[in-house]
Amino acid sequence: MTTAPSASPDLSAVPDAELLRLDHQVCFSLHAASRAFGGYYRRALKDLGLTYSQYLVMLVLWEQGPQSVKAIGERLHLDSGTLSPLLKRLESAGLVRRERSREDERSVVIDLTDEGAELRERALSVPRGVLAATGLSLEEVLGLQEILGRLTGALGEAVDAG
Amino acid sequence: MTTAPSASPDLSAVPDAELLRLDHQVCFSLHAASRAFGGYYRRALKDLGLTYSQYLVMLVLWEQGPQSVKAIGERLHLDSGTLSPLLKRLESAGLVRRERSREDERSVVIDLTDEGAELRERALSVPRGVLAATGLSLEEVLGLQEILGRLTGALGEAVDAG
DNA sequence: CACAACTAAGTTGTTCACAACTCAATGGCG
DNA sequence: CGCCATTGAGTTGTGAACAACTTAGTTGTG
Repeated sequence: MTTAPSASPDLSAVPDAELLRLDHQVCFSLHAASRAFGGYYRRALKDLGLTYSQYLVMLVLWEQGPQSVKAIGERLHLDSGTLSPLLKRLESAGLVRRERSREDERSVVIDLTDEGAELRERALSVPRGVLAATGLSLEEVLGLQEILGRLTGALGEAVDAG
Repeated sequence: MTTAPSASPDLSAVPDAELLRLDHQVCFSLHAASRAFGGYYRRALKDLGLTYSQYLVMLVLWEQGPQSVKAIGERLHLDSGTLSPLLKRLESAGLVRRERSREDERSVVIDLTDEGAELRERALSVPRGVLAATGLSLEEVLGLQEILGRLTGALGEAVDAG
């Protein structure tokens, strides 16, 4: 399907125009996969009343318990500009509490309400459906994760260095 | 790092709670990788005056020439709700023209302006930097693309069937 | 031909991502 | 102690993604 043979990893030998086409495909694959994932979750999480991003935050809270906005942000690579309004929405939905920390008045600790904690039971059935829907084997999923992790790390470093 | 051994693809043997944790990791990997990609491009495309999504649309136009909003949408899996305002911004930037089709007055044909076509020359240098920044070999990139393609296809079908 | 079903693009409203910023609390350092 | 750089959260503004909807044009069928 792609024009390039799989033999040489020598990028410098590949002409610009070819790379532009390949770039298109890679960008697009990742972008599309990410959105397809989001689309699946949107449906699966609909009756839990959660968006995909809210689900990610809830996963962090279910696994790690009460923690600051900053800690959640580090875990998910999100900043306060994204998290603050999202957490407010989770608070309005009655799933989390937001409280100023006593030790450090700058930081806000996010904690699950009873309702938020109970929601985990209903969320337990979601991942099995998703993993089945991907059509990937467990090995492929783990392999994908490993590559994506390296990709994210390398790109992050490149941006920091740039 | 993950608890599961790589031997068995038998998902039904894995407990729910374990899957929830794995799900967290997979969701997160994909989400994070997609955003890391976006972050890199944001910088790389800054002096071209393009966003990541606008770049994807321009790639389609550079490769395939004038085409309808619908055709671009099919190529990028985007609907008119996303594309209409984006294309208006590209039009204001002087990169594309929007014209009602003569044959079918419902459809709008997007065409590059001279300025839009010339921008391709400046974009040619971008992908090499990105591919280098990923730290992946050409083989890994192609492999990743293949898996992501299958993933997107399978998830799309699951949503349609759902 | 007439009317219903469909299709393409655009609009509206919600949520998310992120840069750039404000504001208050903290921590150093002279 | 007093001042200032830093830090954590929040706000503002822009762009993107998408559901649900509108509007206008097209097609099929009786």
